[in-house]
Amino acid sequence: MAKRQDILSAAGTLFREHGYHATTMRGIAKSLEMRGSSLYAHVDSKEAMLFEIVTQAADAFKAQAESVAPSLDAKARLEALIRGHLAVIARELPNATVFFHDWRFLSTEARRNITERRDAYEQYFRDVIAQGVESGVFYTDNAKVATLFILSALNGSYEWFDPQGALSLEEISDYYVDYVLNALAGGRGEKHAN
Amino acid sequence: MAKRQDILSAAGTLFREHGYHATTMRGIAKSLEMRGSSLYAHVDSKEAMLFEIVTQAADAFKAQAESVAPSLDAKARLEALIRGHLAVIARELPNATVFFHDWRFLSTEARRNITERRDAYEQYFRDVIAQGVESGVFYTDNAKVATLFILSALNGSYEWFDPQGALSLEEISDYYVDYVLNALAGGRGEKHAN
DNA sequence: CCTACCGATCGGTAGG
DNA sequence: CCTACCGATCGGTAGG
Repeated sequence: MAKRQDILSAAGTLFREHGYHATTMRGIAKSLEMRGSSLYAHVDSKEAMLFEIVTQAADAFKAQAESVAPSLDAKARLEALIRGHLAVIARELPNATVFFHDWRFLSTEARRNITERRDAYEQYFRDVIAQGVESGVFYTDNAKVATLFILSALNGSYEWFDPQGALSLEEISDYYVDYVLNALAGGRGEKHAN
Repeated sequence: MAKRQDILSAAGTLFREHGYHATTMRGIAKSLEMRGSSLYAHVDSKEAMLFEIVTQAADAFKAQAESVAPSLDAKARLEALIRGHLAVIARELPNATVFFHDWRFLSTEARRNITERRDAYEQYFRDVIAQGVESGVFYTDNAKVATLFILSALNGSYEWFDPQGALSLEEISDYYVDYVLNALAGGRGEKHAN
């Protein structure tokens, strides 16, 4: 239904701007020239909207990770994951922002659902890092920490990425792929404490 | 005054857990076995508390950056900035979390004050990266993007750092210093698109 | 999709 | 630091 997506889209935009709790049902309705009570013909509750928005973002991240060919070598796979991840953030800026920022305001069950999906997504990164370590192109003894480092670096982009900005998505992706692949290339190796 | 800091500390903990808007003055008071109205003998308003908490975090980041000797070479300076930054996050976990998460709920003037301080802090990183590029130990043609990449990666740690966790602050710092210095070491250089 | 409305709760003040 | 209280606003429902 068009209207339903319109409402979720308006909610996503406002959740992104003001946060979930500072956004009111009346505010969402007003941005669509409706009354607050009319929203309830399309959505069950404010929290149901949050869950749906966060789920849409999780779906997008999952779809991009699944689209990366497993037959590629570790570097190419990681590069594709990085580009895909940044592309999802850029394309779904409101939903992705809400996904990162407000997932913790979900009720217990919904929150567990989302954290499970996030963990499954992180596993794609851990796997490709482990693959690269095994094939000798990456150097790290802790794929989990490396994944947190990488995903944190990528996720930060939702705070400052600007579609109208000086740097295009592709330019940013070029830089980030470079930094991440270098980070794991571990030129000197002996640097790390043991 | 002890009581005043107690209130700000309790507020910081609750802001961190539930976010600024979902935290109530009565909730803060309750965690101190007081009534909501009693808080106003010590603080002016809820937003004044947010500003003070965010300012305390900004002060801590600034102090650590200033404590790094400018006479060091670029790698040593960047390493010190990374370790100091992670140490502040670990030591001021509630305040730092609120700093990252809820600064945008400040009023216009207060928000500008904080973004200015954040920009000044980022300048420390841009400067040391530029220094390293000039002295030939770092390879990047965009110190600003590199800074955003690095600070995003470091800042993400507030989401998962656990003082009781398997990895100590020092172990995490070792990994992160390694990743960041490698990222900028740019082993192959030709990787980057032009 | 609207008007009318509800109970709950919010940040904050008065006055001691 | 408390009791008592205020106007405003919230998410949501009734009933059309």
